[in-house]
Amino acid sequence: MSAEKQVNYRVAEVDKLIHEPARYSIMALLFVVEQADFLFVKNQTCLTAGNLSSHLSKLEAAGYISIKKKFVGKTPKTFLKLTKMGRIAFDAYRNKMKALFTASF
Amino acid sequence: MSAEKQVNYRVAEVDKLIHEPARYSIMALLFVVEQADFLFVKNQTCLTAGNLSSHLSKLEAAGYISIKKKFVGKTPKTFLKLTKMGRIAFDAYRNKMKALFTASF
DNA sequence: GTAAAGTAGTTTGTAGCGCAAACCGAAGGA
DNA sequence: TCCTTCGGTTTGCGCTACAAACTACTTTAC
Repeated sequence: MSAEKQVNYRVAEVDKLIHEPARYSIMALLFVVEQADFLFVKNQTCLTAGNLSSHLSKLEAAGYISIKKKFVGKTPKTFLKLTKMGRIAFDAYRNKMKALFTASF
Repeated sequence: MSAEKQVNYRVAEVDKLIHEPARYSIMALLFVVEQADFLFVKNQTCLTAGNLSSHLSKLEAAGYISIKKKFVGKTPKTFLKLTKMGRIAFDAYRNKMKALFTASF
């Protein structure tokens, strides 16, 4: 019993915050573009503004992204970028998933 | 705008039923062993009985697994196996994830 | 000037989920 | 006979994802 235990336990170790597809999309985008504003991310990910807003709050709370609000002319703009921690976490997640899905089993 | 749209939209297309790590573990297990009973799956996945039970119900409702209850001697036993639909769905999920995570971006 | 229509998001409400604790019926001892 | 174990299922709770409704402006139309 103990010898055969936990064959697939590694799947359970994934970072659930990044595992959520919507959030993965956001982080993947920020991973490659380095910086982006709210509307760009909204368009790229096809998320609604409300949905995006709440996901961003969670990512920020986790320390994975930084949110900076500035005025461009007279309109407010929200700039997003991955933190160092966010980059590391995203990289780790990708590596884990890659290992998981390229393995024969 | 329309040319740059939806770079990462494919992530959102994943089968959420399989995307849940607990359920992925269950399906991965059934994918390789062909048939298993409740306790074996419980031990392998380290899920609690209650948790496993509810995930199995969902997988069954989706038509991904079949649940057969038999008596072995005098004690009831629950046998699980992937349906054809389940195998197809699992395979598709794995292929999608593999493509997603082996791609450079 | 002021009403209506954007713009750029945030907050609220709701349905559904994952999880473990509590529960249940049958079987096997003490 | 009671009670403990076995093999699960049901219940209850906290959290989540999502969209609708809302806020706080700015711009356009009249």
